[in-house]
Amino acid sequence: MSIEKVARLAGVSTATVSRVLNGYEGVRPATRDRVLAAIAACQYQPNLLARQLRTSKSRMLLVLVSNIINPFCSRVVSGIEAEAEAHGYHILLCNSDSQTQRESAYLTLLSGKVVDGVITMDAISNLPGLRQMIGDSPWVQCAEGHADFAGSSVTIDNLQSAREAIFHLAQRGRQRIALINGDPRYLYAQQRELGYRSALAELNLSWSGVEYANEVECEAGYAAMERLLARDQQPDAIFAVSDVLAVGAIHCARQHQLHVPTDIAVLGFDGLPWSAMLSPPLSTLEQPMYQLGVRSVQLLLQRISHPRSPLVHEQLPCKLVARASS
Amino acid sequence: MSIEKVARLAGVSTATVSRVLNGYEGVRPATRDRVLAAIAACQYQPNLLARQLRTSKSRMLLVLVSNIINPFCSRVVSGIEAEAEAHGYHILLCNSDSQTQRESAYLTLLSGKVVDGVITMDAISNLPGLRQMIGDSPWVQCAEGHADFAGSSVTIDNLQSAREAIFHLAQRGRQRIALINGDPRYLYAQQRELGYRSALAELNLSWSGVEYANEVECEAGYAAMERLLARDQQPDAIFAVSDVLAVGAIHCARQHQLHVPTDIAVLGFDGLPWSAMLSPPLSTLEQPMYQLGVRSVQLLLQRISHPRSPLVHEQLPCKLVARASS
DNA sequence: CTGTTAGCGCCTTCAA
DNA sequence: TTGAAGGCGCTAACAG
Repeated sequence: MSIEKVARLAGVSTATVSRVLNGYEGVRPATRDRVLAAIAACQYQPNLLARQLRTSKSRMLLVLVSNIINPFCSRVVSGIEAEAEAHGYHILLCNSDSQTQRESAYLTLLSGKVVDGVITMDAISNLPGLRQMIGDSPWVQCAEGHADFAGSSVTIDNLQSAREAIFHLAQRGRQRIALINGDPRYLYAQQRELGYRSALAELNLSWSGVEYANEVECEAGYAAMERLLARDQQPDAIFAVSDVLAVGAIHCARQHQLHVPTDIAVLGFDGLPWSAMLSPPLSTLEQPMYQLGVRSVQLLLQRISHPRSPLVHEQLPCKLVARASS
Repeated sequence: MSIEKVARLAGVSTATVSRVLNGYEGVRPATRDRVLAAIAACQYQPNLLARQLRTSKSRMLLVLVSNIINPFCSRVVSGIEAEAEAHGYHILLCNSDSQTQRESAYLTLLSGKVVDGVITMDAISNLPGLRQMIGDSPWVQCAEGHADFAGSSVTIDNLQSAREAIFHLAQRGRQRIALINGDPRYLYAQQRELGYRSALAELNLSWSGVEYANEVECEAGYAAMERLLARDQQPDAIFAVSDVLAVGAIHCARQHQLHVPTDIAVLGFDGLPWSAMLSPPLSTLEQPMYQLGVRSVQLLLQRISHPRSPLVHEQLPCKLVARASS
């Protein structure tokens, strides 16, 4: 069961067993074989907790995601998991919903040495709080970064992407472009709204309309659309900050006998695979979701192995994919 | 930094600090306050690894999910995470893709005492291998269980649900009902196909057609549909084992100038929220995804606290939701 | 090439 | 009510 038992069985010291276990060079083949045999004989499994305590390295990463149900998040997490595993790291997942209380419960794992670093996808508004709890442990903020805060970050250019979206819609003759936004505690929401407004201004479009979805589910997109359509002047185009919200918006339009894109154009965000297969196929801003996760892990591991290495703030490119919905 | 430092600072022994930390009764209030003050003074954070090693309890659960990108999985995981957290447990997530190699890497965490138990959503074909690696550690198989194997399980009645699906389509006059199935290594796929075939037989429908999607993404559903439509006799109804696959199938039908449901009916599985908002709204078999996760955790914690408690094999109900696509 | 020894930081009897 | 001491299982000097 323990390394000592193996040592006794093989007639060597625990140090030698440990050496074999960790693949050290200087062990005579014969001894090595005896140890290996003993290990097999008693089906020994090293106690990883003890090893981690001793080496003060756990090879585990904490991932605080706002909501794993959001397909955007699950794809990012998929990238995180794959890259982490490729480097021999495991991940602990927390559905934080950006609630400080849940987060702090998980972050004790950081201070408690259970994880070597943390990747967060939290609302920017929480960052000061996070900062305090995380201290200067290795930390990467994913998809919500900001150069002003003290961790590395991997993001996209939300402002510019939103501007592109609006220009696209305007080019197609849309005059009253509405925004279905996410929770404004998030920087991505703030930045996309900023981009939306700056583009409208630049285009001399005076009509504007913003509604916030209270969660990233299609029902919330539907509800936001209802509110937009209830206005005196209805929009003739919708920019939704997520494909999921766009689905709800389109459905709502249809319920109101509005044809997409004839009566109202819809543009989504994220570029989920099924957006191409909707009816009509959804125009969208494609984000490198998987890659956001991959890169986050790379930056984090960098900081873990070299704690004094400089912080990095990286932006990955987005791509507007125009389809039939706009 | 360590408990010893706190003890020195407070002028007590480490034992007393430990008692305060763990909320023991018999500590004189005055002493307690001094300890608390010392803890605050040096911003002491207990080393959880050391505690876990000492108590041999980690309050962490391993979750092996086939693919977190599958919305079905992410919703189950969401239930798992919520229920685990409610009981003070954390979860380690592994995207196993049912690959034994990846799984075994994660399962060393079980034998290595890093996690107290494991929830798997793996293909049944892997179960013997898993069994071997898991031994008799606490284990719950979620959404893929089987009474013949040695862990508890929480599932749905796949066979009966598939039969319901077929009866529904037949009742609406469909004669050539095809199945777009998932990876046949999975029991759910096997059972749904069994249900499909048994219902066809019972209904005296001689036409049958099964295609397998190589992953749970809409592109795979599209490809499977292509193959079905290339047959001599085209189906007039599709039963897809996931809403995601159904989206691809519908899109493919449309590309072939087939109208849904007039020319071809489509029935999905899972009951993802956006299925109701597709065009046409998708008929589907709704599974209690979140609840599957919740229940899995409950059964697992039961086994963790009472390792000798009996194994449980539970089935949660599904519901056919008929919409415009069928 | 191998063994001895000393902790990693914590909890938990056992005494006092 | 508190302290002393031992050990969870492992690794890493330091000797030999």
